[in-house]
Amino acid sequence: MDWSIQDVARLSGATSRTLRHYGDLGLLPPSRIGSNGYRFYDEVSLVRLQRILMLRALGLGLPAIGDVLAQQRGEGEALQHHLDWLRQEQQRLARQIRSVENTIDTLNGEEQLMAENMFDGFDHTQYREEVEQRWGADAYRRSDDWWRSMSPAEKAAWKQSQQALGADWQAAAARGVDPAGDEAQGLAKRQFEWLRGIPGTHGGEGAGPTREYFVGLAEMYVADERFAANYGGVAGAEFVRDAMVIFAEQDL
Amino acid sequence: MDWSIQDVARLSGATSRTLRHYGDLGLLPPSRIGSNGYRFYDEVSLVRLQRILMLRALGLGLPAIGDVLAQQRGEGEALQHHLDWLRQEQQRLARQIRSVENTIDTLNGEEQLMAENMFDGFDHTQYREEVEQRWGADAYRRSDDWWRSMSPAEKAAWKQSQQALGADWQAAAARGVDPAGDEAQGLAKRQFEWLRGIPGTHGGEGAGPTREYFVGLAEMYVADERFAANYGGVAGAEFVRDAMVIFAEQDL
DNA sequence: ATAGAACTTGACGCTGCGTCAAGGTCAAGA
DNA sequence: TCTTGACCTTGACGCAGCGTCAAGTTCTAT
Repeated sequence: MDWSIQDVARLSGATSRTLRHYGDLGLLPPSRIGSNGYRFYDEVSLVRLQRILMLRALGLGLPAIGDVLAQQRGEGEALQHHLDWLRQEQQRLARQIRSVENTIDTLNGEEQLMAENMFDGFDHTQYREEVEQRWGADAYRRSDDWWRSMSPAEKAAWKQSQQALGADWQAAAARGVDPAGDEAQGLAKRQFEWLRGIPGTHGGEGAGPTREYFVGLAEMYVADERFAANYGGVAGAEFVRDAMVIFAEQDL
Repeated sequence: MDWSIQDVARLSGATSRTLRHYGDLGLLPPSRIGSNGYRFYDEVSLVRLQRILMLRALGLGLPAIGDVLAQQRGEGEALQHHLDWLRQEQQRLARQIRSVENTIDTLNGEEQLMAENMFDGFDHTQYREEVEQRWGADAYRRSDDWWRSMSPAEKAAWKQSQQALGADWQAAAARGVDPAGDEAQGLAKRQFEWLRGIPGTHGGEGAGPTREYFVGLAEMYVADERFAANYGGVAGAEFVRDAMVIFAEQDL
């Protein structure tokens, strides 16, 4: 009892081309091949095809389906793995949607994004050239994309956490604490974690900034008075830099 | 003042291969080509590249980006269109995630999906063969996927709406109303709308069932006592069928 | 016998480049 | 001058999953 390729196509809803494709991949070999080269399928093939189509409908790739059918991987395991990937995709889409929405809003003039603060509480476009020169346009663009993808509330929260950190730095500097001491090193660690949240800081996928980047940034805080002002002037920035450099040497 | 392809690559974060690709597509032609064939880019090219990369980061396709840059389509319009598509994708992903989750749950035996009711409140797997014979396995599988993708709450709501409709049919049949009258035709319309919600009912993307399918289903209600029971026996099912056939002839 | 339906094996197309392959160009050093 | 090495070129395959011709063979019905 077997069926031709068209019969199977009609029964299953797949096209004959798809069936031949699966045959080529070894996913669904015909149960029999006539002397004329025609493909024929039996009940076992049909059941197998049902599973293939179901797994495909769930979004699994053909190689993954092959693994499952070959018992090389448990179905539950494969689906769980697939589910993780689906969730990541959804998050990515959600971020992109927010990013596009914000860009549209900006185009509509509803929000003057360029007047917002980002790097250390300044208009981050002020630093566009510096950032590009030092770390490449790619780094700048990644940060920019990241910033655009946030909601106003998220932006506000971010700025606040940044300002709190700056205030703590200033207070510590004013009390003259030891840059190598626990308190200053704790602040340096906070600074590191804060930077970790920004993409494009040369550490690749949440790894946080590299040692080089971190030290370079510390020097920039001193060299540039606009940054320095955020830490209570040059003296404060020097304190911040010293603590950051020590932290980088010890922990990065 | 121009830059070599590698210079631009470093500045922009794109690879030289990508730049050549954009050149081939006409998205970003070099501002100058040396006698040796080398590509060179000027400031204008760089600005253009920035826009390309930004739009790409937002997920636009290269042809769409080309349209925007060529002023053939407004940026806001293109982004809005893109946003719609992104949202659809997200919904699709959400459905697929639910579907995979439910399948995993089923595999884990936490839910005996096969014991659930679907078609007209019956275990829909009871009807698998009928459905496949009449409308093909594809139709069955699409309905099945759809049903699997729903949460328990959604399933409950669906079943309730279905049962309410069945009860109204029974009541109307019991009162002996005219199958061609407004009341029965209103019920037939509800039946149509209800079916529209189920994929795989031969209408293609929310178009609702075809006339043929609708009439065939009406006959099935009478022919099969399991369906008939849902409308108060054969007599009730005949009333339903008559009303549905009239509706199909007049409105489909 | 002959038309028409069904079947076969190729092979290109689509998206956005990554990744060799094979070879020319150019500035700097021995 | 010759060589090395960095940088440049065009060309073409690869990936995912088939859709879609194209050209030829076979089956089925008249």
